[in-house]
Order: sequence, then structure tokens, then C-alpha cells
Amino acid sequence: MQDDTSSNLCPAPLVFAMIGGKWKLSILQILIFDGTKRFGELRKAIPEITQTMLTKQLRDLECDGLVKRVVYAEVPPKVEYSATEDGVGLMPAFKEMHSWWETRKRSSNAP
Amino acid sequence: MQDDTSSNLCPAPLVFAMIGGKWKLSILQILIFDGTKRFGELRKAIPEITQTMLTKQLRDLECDGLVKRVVYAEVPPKVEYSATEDGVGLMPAFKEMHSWWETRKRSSNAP
DNA sequence: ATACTTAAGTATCAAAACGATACTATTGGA
DNA sequence: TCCAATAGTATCGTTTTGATACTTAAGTAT
Repeated sequence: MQDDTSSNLCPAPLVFAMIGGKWKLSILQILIFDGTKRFGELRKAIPEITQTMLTKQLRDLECDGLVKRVVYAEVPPKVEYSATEDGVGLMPAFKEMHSWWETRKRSSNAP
Repeated sequence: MQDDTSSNLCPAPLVFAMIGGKWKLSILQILIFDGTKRFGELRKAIPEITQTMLTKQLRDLECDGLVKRVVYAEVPPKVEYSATEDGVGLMPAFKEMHSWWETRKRSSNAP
């Protein structure tokens, strides 16, 4: 009984729409493993992303329920982002990706 | 000893450049779980992708060593694509994503 | 009072990625 | 001679993303 066909894992397009794209995985990784971050901290953590894009990607992730946004009524502004419970659920997937990378490195060049 | 920080999993940008983008995960999923496919079969399996994009994404994946391309000297042309050993190594990550999706579904609406 | 500072944005325009459509190459068969 | 089939490439328009500058509001220094 061979159950490993892509049609059985099917939600690919839906999942990949949520976490695909150029920046979402990076943002999620930080929020999942490092916890709550302010907007400016995320910006420093992902220096290549522009402010405009970071804002947009965070809004998308918020819409999909993977990230939570908390605004403090202060001046200058303070906004904190964190992974929701749902978002944190992706941690094992990230760990698999990481170990894949490690294995890959090990077999190509001798470290 | 808390080892779960994003800086420890760090290769994020590298990994995400390889598998990020709009189509790569979908293509990989099919080749990893369903095995070898001809160009036209992939096209049918991902109806929303254009021929141009499919060609481009396959070339990118080939460059990164995740996909293997075999051309047969026939007319009409026959080209087969499959996941390399490296590519197949991503299978556990895909399985984690799938089970994340299932859990998520289960907790939101009662099936 | 006036001007300056800070953090988290928004506005605007240029560049890159992506999509739609049409075209090419090859050769065995009608 | 012309057509069918498959895997592309070429061209052009649209959508996403990137670079840069501007905005907002309250405290602080002048």
C-alpha cells in the first residue's frame, strides 16, 4: 500500500500560497524560533527586505492567521509581531528543512 | 541549553532561494512523491502554470541539483524530469507541511 | 513657541518577475 | 505535400517587488 503520492498530500497550492513567495518563510522562521519581535527588529534581522515589502508580507501572514500583530498606543510607535499557535505549528517543517540542508552540505564538500 | 533560535537554523535565505518562488514547491512535490514525469504531464498536473514558467522553474531546479532532466532523441520530443536524491531528501519536510495542514483543518472547522 | 527625534508606516515611481499568446523544430504518416 | 505531436523559444503586456522619499505624533531640547 503505497500512500506517497502528491495527490494524497494535495493541499500544496493552498499551503504554498500561504508560505510561498520570497520572504514569508524567512519572516516566519524568525518569529517561530526567536519569538516576538518589533517591526524594526525584523527589519534588522532580514536586511535585504524593504520596509514596504516587510509591511505587506506581515499583513498577508496576519490575514492567514500565522502571525499576530499588537499595536501599542505610544509615540514613537511600537508594534510587536509574533507567530500564532498555528504559525508555531510549522516548527517541525522548518526543522526538517534545516536538517535537509545540513545533510546536503555534509555530502557535497568535506567540512 | 536553548538551541531553537533562527540564527542556529540560519541557512534560511539560501534554502528559501532554492525552493521559494511561486511554483517550485508544487513542482518538487509532484516529482518527489509521484516520481518521474514528462514535461507535458507536469503541465497537466499544474494547470495554472504557463509553459514558459514551467520551463524556467525546471531549469532553476536543475541548476540547484534538485531535479534531473533526461532528453530522449525522439520525434516528437520526449523529456523526462525527476527529483534527484537531494530533492527526494525534502520528502520529510513536505510530510511535515502536510500534517500541519491537516491539524490546522481539524482545529478550525469540525469535519 | 519652534524645531528635532524616533518608529512604523504610506506614496510614488522604476525594475524585475510572471502570464498570454504566438511561433519553431523535427519526422513519421496520410 | 501537408499535418500531427511534443517541448520548447520569442515577444509583449500585466503584476509584484524594490528604492526612495514623505507622513504622523508626542516628547525633548532650544
